[in-house]
Amino acid sequence: MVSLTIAGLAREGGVGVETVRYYQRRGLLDTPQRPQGAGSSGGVRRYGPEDVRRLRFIRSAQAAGFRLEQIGDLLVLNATDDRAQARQLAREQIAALDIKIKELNRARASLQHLADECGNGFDGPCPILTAFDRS
Amino acid sequence: MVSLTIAGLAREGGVGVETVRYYQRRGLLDTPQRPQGAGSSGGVRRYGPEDVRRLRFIRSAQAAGFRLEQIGDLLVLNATDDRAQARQLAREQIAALDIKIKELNRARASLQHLADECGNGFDGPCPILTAFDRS
DNA sequence: ATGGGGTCTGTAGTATAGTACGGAGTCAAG
DNA sequence: CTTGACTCCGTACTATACTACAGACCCCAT
Repeated sequence: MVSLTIAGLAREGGVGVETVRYYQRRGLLDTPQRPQGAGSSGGVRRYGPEDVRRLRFIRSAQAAGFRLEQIGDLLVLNATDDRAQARQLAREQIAALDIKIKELNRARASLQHLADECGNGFDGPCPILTAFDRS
Repeated sequence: MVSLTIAGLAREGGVGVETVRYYQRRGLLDTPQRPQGAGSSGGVRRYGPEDVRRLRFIRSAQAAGFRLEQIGDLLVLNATDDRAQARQLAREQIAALDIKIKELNRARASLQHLADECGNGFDGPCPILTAFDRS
């Protein structure tokens, strides 16, 4: 698998072909030259391991809560070796994650409480509305 | 504040007027009758504490990761007192939250590692790409 | 009674991240 | 040398949750 077609790249990255094209349009993945010498418009583009790494990076960073625009920034920083900026972005994202994690934990506790309340005692109303009332 | 106009309701819920209208269109908040007896098309609608509670519930449930459609379901369940279903929804959402929280924690660890690596040693490349490679 | 601000209604636009599709071209196996 | 799968390209559509706006109407203070 020295060189992949777009479907192979997509498979390696665990995404669909259209998603790869979308990332190319967004400038997150590059779009190699079509090999010349075939028909009027050239042959099929080929992708290598570097493209696979890059695609996987995008997916991982996405899982870390980065938006595609931020991921574009990260890729630029990586290319330019601007580690101060990269650290800054990482720190900001960590702070954002901490907030989100805290929120989700609070929400989880609320829901757990709701489920418990709702499960105990078969009289009285199931307090769905009130479960969230103190907030 | 026995009765609020839509702007008051929005303020109490911490959202914009247009958001309230949007929730009404989605069927999450009701749209009271316009008082008759005024001009050709009636006066302005009035909202009470029940509407405020409901709006706040929507926001809280949203913070808990429910999508608006699910929130609609919750409101119906609440109205019909179907607590078995409500518990089921709550449990599903808790499971979803657990997964998401775990993901975010993993992402946070990755980022922390990246920031550390990037901060130590001023030689070698800042391993942004490789930081996410093992996944 | 009038002027400014809020309300009502319907429709349209935004942001994010895809997903789908038509029609032409290309590749590889049989 | 045909056939079927895949690629390319542009454009359009989807989902989610808003957000904005136009034009009419209404309400209240001055």
